Amino acid sequence: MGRQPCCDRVGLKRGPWTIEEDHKLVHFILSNGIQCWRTVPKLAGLQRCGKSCRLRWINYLRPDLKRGALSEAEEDQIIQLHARLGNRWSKIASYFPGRTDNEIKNHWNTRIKKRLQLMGIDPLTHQPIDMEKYQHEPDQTEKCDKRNEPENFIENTNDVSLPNNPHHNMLSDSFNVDLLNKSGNTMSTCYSPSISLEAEESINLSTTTSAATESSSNVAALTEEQDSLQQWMDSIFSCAVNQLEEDLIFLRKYN
DNA sequence: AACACCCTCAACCGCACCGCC
DNA sequence: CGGCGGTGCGGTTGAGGGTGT
Repeated sequence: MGRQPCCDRVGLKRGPWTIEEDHKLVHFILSNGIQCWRTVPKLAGLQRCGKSCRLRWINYLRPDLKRGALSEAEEDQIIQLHARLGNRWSKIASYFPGRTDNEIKNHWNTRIKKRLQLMGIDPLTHQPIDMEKYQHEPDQTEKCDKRNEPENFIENTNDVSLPNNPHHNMLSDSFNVDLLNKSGNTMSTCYSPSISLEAEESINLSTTTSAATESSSNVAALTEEQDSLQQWMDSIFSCAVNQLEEDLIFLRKYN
């Protein structure tokens, strides 16, 4: 007995989006903002369900999306974050402005996973593969439970650096500010996770570790992470003005 | 040229979470 | 407090392009 479907599927279009549909959706969102995804397709004149519209916007149409392949440095950072966070793709994606959780998830499944396996590292545990066992259980990298709990990965916290990308979330945050100002409505929080949450998590992870061991090295690590966090936040503010200008140019172009 | 196979990634599905009533 | 609706998230699928034979 599952939930009701998100929408009445009768008469709704599925599959790849056309340019015309894209245009309708972009134009509607830039003009009106997003109050409720369910109402978006009706108001925008689309034969799609709200969920589909949301996904299309988030994964493809958002103006702050970064196109192109992920760099090796980004891959390395994904690996580090995955070691700490597990399959929490949206969380990982929040460290990469302009990248979507779907993009990172796909990249992980199609490339990084294979790369790690070639290196003899289990993509799930990030530990060296026990080759004999691995041969008997070739699917073990697939046994990734839904809603992986971060506790399984915290032991690797010391291997992971803090988010060092100065653009962290800034692009989407500033974009949302524009839309909020324009529409006066609340945008979905999906692509604008709060900075304080990220900071809090980073500190909490360290705090958990230091509470467990009460070692002076962890206290030092905590201080170091907090310093890094401060630098990272400073750099966000320094970039914000430039991004706001870019967003403004984009909005003028579509209006 | 034709076919098979592989790879990528956009899109979908279903569940979990959260806020509201 | 429980039901419900809206949304977010992670897993999975399948179309389409690329490559090998």
